[in-house]
Amino acid sequence: MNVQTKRANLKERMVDAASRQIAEKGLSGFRARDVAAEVRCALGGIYNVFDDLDTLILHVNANTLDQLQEAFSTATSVADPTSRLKALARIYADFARGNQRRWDALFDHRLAGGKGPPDWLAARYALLLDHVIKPLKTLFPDWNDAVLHRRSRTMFGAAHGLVTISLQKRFFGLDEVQLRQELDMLVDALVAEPAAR
Amino acid sequence: MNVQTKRANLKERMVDAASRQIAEKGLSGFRARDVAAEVRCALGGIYNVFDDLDTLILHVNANTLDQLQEAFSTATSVADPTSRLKALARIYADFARGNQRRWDALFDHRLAGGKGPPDWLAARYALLLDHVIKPLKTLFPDWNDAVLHRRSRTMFGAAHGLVTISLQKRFFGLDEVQLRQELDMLVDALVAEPAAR
DNA sequence: GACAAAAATGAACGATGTTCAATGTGGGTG
DNA sequence: CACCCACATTGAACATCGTTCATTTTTGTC
Repeated sequence: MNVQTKRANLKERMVDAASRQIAEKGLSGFRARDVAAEVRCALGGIYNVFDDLDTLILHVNANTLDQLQEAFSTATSVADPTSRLKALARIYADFARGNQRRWDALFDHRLAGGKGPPDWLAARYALLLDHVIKPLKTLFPDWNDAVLHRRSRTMFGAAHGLVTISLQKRFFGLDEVQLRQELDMLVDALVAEPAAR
Repeated sequence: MNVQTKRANLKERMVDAASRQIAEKGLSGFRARDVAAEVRCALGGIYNVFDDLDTLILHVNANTLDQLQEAFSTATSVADPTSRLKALARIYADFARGNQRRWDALFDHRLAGGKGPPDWLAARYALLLDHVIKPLKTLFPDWNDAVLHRRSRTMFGAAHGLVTISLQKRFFGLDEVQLRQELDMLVDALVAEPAAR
């Protein structure tokens, strides 16, 4: 095994270990020393692969987003656009519930200096929107790209907010059954309101 | 000045200092030593007043929620229910933008062990919902409390999600003008969809 | 002024992310 | 095969946190 492969292997093992530990203990319980112990390298070894722990977490989030993206892809089998949008919302809620700590990490993790995620990760977030845009385009063929761009973010944001307040017990929310009903209602409402200036 | 007053005074000064520092540097840049320095007490003095830093942050968030609650109250002058809901959404977005770091702290702060906020703070979050419930009840007088309860959380959550993805540059969002337009659209859509099973 | 109770102090502790001089290693070369 | 050097790996050390607690200072009362 050459040195590039070993290096890549170590990187991959670190991301996997970090992902598992975030899933287990959450972002706040995530420790550099635990990752080093799990992949059996020295503490400093992490910094030969990643600039800092934040960068490692960014890679964990990239993996999580890839899985979410894959889950979204299963909705393409639903032909009716409105049903497709409801399916996406359901998938989103289920994924969040089934991978709660890693899903939390997607939105809890902040970079120092208030900077957003690097482009290679932001692109993965944006990729999720394509799944919303496609059925929207079918429903409203006369909408231009700017309107689709805007409305897809609105729909995603609204559903995201519903899921957020429901899953994080932080203040108030809805139980699982109500959440699904309200997500369906939300899609119906937004699809029935074609006003786009 | 008796000792109770002095103690209360110190507590208040600590919360104010913490609030100012969170507004300035965000939750992640918040340091116990900075608070102690600003109120001119020893580091350990904080722990004579609060169990830990988390408790101090909870009090900061309570203050922020009180201010948000007060801002919501100004919307009661709007008579038309739909316009009132739009005003509330606007106020929410403006407050979040105008007090971004303190608003972030409302939703970023997590207690150890995945516990939600204590009752005295959760009640303040719930108080915000009353402002949504009131115009909803005017619009749909036949809805019972359970439906109002559910739908108000849906509306709040949807608007909250829109504001969240737009203000936190984290992945994608809308600019200020589009955010307002989409919030109005969201209210119209949800008010026009009276289906409540 | 003396004394007990309460409050305030800040040095010390353990935990954490990060650094870097020291050590180990693998593959090319004579 | 022995040598060697570039590079990977190590883990002790460091700075910075939140938190604790023995000690000191202040306060209230007689």
